[in-house]
Amino acid sequence: MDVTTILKQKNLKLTPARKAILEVLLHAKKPIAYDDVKEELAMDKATFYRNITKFEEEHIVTSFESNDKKRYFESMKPRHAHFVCTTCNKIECVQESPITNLEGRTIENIVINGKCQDCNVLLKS
Amino acid sequence: MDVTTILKQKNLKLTPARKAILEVLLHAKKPIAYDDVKEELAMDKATFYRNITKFEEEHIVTSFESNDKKRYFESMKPRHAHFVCTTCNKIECVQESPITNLEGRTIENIVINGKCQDCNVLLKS
DNA sequence: CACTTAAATGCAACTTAGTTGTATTTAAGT
DNA sequence: ACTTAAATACAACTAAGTTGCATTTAAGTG
Repeated sequence: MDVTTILKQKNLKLTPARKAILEVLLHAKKPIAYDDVKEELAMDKATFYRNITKFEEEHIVTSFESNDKKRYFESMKPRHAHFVCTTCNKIECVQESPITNLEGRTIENIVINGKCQDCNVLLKS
Repeated sequence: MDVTTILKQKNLKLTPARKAILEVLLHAKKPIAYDDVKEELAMDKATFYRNITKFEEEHIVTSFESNDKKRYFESMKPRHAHFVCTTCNKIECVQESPITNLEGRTIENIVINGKCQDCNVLLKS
């Protein structure tokens, strides 16, 4: 689905800023933070954050706070967890195990903090 | 185990600030942020953060970044996930399902973001 | 029990991701 | 083309956490 269709479906005005943000999000292989794409997008950060907040409200994207104190955004896709390395801050998408016993809660996303493969190897050597 | 024993085991100087922080952490039923305990502790925030960072290095506590942009700390205990409500920011301890396919990664903690029972009920009504 | 010293504390200044106020611009319906 | 509510850019602000540094203190030594 292309960005124009998505924005129209949600009754959002079709602005260059919105198209650019969505384009980047749809093609990203993993979650991105404002800092990762600010050069590419070349828009004011207020514009970025106000739009991406709206996208979240419309369930076009999800986000989570990572250990580097930045908020990471990802377009909605089949759910999977994110592994965040507490040493190098790398984010990896990993398969999510089914979770039982949620008792009325609904899940938006899962963040697993730990040491990634690379950092584990370095620790051992 | 009491705070004095823990600190001695880790070769950490036995200061009032450290004893106070550990005491609070050991008795907490769920993760706490500096903001939650600053009145009770009555110490400078630099002292709090420097000590709790040291506790993390010594594996006395773990921490994670929540959606309210605060860091939450918890004393080491049998591992369990934390459910963070993206509406009211409440944090609940939940049972953790075994996770497969981590391929050399090691887990430190798991954060599940979503809507808690209370906020789900409000959304539906 | 002083005495020493490396480590811990308190305070203030700083950093930085993200938010907010507001004047200006623009998408899109008429 | 005209209108107007919504979106943008810019600057000022917020707040959690960090850092530099002068002062204090835990705890080992003679």
